[in-house]
Amino acid sequence: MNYQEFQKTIDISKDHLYREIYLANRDQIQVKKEKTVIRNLSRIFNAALKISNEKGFQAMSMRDLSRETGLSMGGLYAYFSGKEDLLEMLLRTGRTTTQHILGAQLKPVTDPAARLRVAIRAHIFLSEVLQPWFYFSSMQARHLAPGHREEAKASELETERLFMDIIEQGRTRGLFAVEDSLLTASVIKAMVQDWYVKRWKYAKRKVSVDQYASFVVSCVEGFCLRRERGAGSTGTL
Amino acid sequence: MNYQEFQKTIDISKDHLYREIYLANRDQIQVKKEKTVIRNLSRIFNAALKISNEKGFQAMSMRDLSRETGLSMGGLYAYFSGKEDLLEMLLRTGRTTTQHILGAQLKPVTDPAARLRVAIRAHIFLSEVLQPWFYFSSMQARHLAPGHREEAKASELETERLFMDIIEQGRTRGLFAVEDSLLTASVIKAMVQDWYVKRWKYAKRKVSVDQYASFVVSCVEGFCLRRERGAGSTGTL
DNA sequence: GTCTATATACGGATAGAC
DNA sequence: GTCTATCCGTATATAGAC
Repeated sequence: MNYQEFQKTIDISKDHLYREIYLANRDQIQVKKEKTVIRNLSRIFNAALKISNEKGFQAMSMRDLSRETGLSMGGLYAYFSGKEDLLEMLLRTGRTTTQHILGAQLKPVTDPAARLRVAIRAHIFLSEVLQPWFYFSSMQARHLAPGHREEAKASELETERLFMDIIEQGRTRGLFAVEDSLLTASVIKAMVQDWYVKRWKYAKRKVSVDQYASFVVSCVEGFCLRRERGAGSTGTL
Repeated sequence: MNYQEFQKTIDISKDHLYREIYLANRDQIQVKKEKTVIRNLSRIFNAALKISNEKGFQAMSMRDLSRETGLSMGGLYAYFSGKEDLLEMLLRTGRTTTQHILGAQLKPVTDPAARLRVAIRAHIFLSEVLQPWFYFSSMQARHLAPGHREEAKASELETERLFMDIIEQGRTRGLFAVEDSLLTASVIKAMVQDWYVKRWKYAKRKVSVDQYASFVVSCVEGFCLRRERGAGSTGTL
């Protein structure tokens, strides 16, 4: 599966995404007309991600957000109860969307080697579709109030757990030769994360998302494969 | 070389570090007595790193810094001309110290395989010694004013360049089998970076810096080694 | 060399008009 | 549903005492 195919298999059009956000938050939003809410939520989130990813969420003032969205300060507060609340909505949306889509991608795949490949590619492709969200989450999750921080850490560990379980499964079946499946999962996560955290770098070098995903898969092949299987092969993975 | 040995080879005692900072900045510091400057710079940097790494540099107020250092607000301004200036000093110190020490570690090593191993280990070990600095830099470099941001990006690319040059050298001599040396350098950098960015994770799992460094080296072995050299070996690297 | 006190601006948030 | 006007706390930075 390449990036284009991935995009087709998921319904992650902007409209759909913001409708989901609307449904998840409509009880705490004062405005009631669906169309209005979706339009303005879309403006607010796009603006918030844009400004925060440039100078940090803390440094983004409500006045900045007002200017960028075209809504007044007062108007903004009809959609969230405060800056803290906006932050939480942004993080929560990213988390749930990710879980939802990755789960769906992995569900039909059972073979460990294929599962690992799909998990890596789907993760990278999804981070490409939702790049501002992924970048935002990885940058802001560290500076949260203790309660929310634990949630963020838990989410990070869950992703790793997903990789680790697949590796363990492959090891049990004698497909992978891995010393430490948790550390292996960690470095896979690190490589995946580099794509959306350092995107300016890859853009500058004109590395496409397909190239990057294939490269990561081949790296993982290199150190997950049973070496005994012989030399120079394309391998099991 | 393990971590303990690394620590012995470099003179990175706190006193030494803060004396270097003093020498690099003494012309723009109003206070003139060396002993006083070093003592207070040490307090200021330690406090600034501690607070910023918890809640972000932007969110750290001068009042926070005053409380944590024991110096008054007014007193602080004898050491830097403003918050922006303090940020620049922090980033610059981290950069120059890193360049200085990594350069020294690599200088005597000529064999590509050994150089790559040393570059990886030294980088990880150094990031352990200077953990708050490395973490701070990677978190704050993104939210800089355009001018400083370019410096930060250049520094990132330089590190990668260092890895890439070694890999190229090894490839030329037929020691490494690498498809794309720049992408390979990128993922090595990503793995190295994970150590100091996600340190809470590794601390929780009781993974030592020696374990992590060895693991990364073995990963790199896995996908840099010429596969034709045979199976299950410890390899050239 | 360091402190206290203060100038001045900007932050988030809300009340009430339309 | 959205805007304008405004409250009030807190921010950075400095002036001048000690």
